[in-house]
Amino acid sequence: MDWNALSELLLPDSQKTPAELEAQYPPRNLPEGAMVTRIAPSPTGFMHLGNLFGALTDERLAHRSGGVFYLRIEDTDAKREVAGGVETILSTFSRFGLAFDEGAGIDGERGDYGPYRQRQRAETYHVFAKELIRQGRAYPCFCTEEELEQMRSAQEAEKANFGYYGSYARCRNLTLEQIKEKLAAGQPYVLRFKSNGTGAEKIAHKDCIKGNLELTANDQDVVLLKSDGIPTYHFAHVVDDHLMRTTHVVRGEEWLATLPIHLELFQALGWQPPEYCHTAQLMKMENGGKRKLSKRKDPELALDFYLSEGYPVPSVKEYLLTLLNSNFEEWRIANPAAPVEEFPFSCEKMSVSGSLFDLDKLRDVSKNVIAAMSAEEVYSLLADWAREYDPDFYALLSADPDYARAILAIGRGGPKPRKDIALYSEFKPYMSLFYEELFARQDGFSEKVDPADAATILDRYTELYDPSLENDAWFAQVKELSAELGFSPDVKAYKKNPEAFKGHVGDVSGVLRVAVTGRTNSPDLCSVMKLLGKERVLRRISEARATL
RNA sequence: GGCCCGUUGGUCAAGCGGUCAAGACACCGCCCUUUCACGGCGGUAACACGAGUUCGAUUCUCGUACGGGUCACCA
Repeated sequence: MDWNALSELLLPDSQKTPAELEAQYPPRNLPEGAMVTRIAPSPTGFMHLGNLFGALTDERLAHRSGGVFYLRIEDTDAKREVAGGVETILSTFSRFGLAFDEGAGIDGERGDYGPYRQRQRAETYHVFAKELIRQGRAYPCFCTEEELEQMRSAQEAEKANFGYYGSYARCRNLTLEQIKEKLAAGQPYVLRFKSNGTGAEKIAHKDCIKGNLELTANDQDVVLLKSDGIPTYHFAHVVDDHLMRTTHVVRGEEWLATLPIHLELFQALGWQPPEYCHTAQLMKMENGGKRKLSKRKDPELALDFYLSEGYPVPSVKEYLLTLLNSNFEEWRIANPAAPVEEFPFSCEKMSVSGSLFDLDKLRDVSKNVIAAMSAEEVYSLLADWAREYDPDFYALLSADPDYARAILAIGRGGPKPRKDIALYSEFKPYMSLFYEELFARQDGFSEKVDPADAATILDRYTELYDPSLENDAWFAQVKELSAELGFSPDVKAYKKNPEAFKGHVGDVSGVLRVAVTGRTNSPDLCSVMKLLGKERVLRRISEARATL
């Protein structure tokens, strides 16, 4: 076989040499140990947790080491591409606060290693495809879909491994004449890699996360260029990550199975492969068993879900970090206020087995995140969220920002901040008692207090009510009222001798609480009353009084 | 089916030949407390199984079981 002639026959327009490309993409000038990572999603219009999971790893690895984190768009499959898919990728990463140093963008791109969209790199792939043909390591395959299917059935019957390899790789042995004939007849073809493997060799490989691996070497003649001349993932990955000088490839462990292909391709091209970091899959619990999170069945896989439900971005990131690095939580407890950038992220601390995504745990993380924010921060983030996902609520919030901020300030900022809200969407029910538009009585008076006593409490309080009182004085007054009406001002005294009282001060304040807030549970009642103001407090008390 | 990876409490997980087998979430109890939340204290609960190596295995090796991944002109 005259491989040179074949290469010219197949790719006559590709005239650049590999050396020219090497010169065009020189090694990066970075300090020792700097990692170059990338996130390379397909523009399918759907961004999921796995994308973020990997991206966070890439970003931390690169930026902790003084390296480069870039975005490459893997748009080699036109069938899966969705209009606006790239914009979705960009906007999602930007909303989750991932900053790329270089790569694809909406208006052009940044960086010297582009283009960063694979379809724009067709010529580049062709240069190396041509080189592989010249070396006798790639050949055209004219097998049709039907033929491949037949072959698969035959393999199944013979209990042989599936695939295009060894003696099953029939187009391997086509002569130049045969190839010319088929081309002349207009038969479509793909370009296949010619593997040297026999399916028996074992190779040792060290993965940054999984550690030492023993793999079976590749023996598959995988497709390099599809019939439209666009490369498959395998070929594009090898060429791009080499040329773009990626040092660490972070990807899901579903790629582990094809790693031998990539390794053989790197070898055939004479390149040093990057370090690989294969991350464990995110799983979900379903009737007693774990399974991979599924796009179709699990809404929580889509990143939009977190945004629309109102999970703060830092909450999602912190939680992902706890899954990503087993010592993150420990570090967070020791450094409650430190920015996540200071966390010493490392591959060694990454889990090797799939973890369940636990929404309960996310909620807990999120409560802590929100509890640590100032009222001003909460207001601004909450307003941003509401503007997009709950416009009516946004109208209320923005009509009087100071009022909203004051509500949010209750129980916030001290050494023991309230920790009862995990999502932006939970603020509305929490704050509803402060807005007439949202206010609705949820709970009735406690049965522990006789309705007649409740009525008396409300009547007397209406007379005593002094809006100017601060918390201590306010509560002292409630205690006095308790004593006056036969309720113990001291809970302990009541518990010692319950027979001596109608109840205790907690019961009295409970009556006031239900009257004013419409609930048995509420934030600090004195603060609530101050914010509601005299008129509304009295009105609510009299409304409640009327129900007795 | 072939190949590969994995398996510590309900969940996330420390552990890296000798530990009473950490911690966090959830759950339960108690305390604090004018409600709730917070906080404090305590509790229930785990090394998949079987062989081996070893004075000694959660830790090493091999099987078994179970779970997962993958075998496209998709990534």
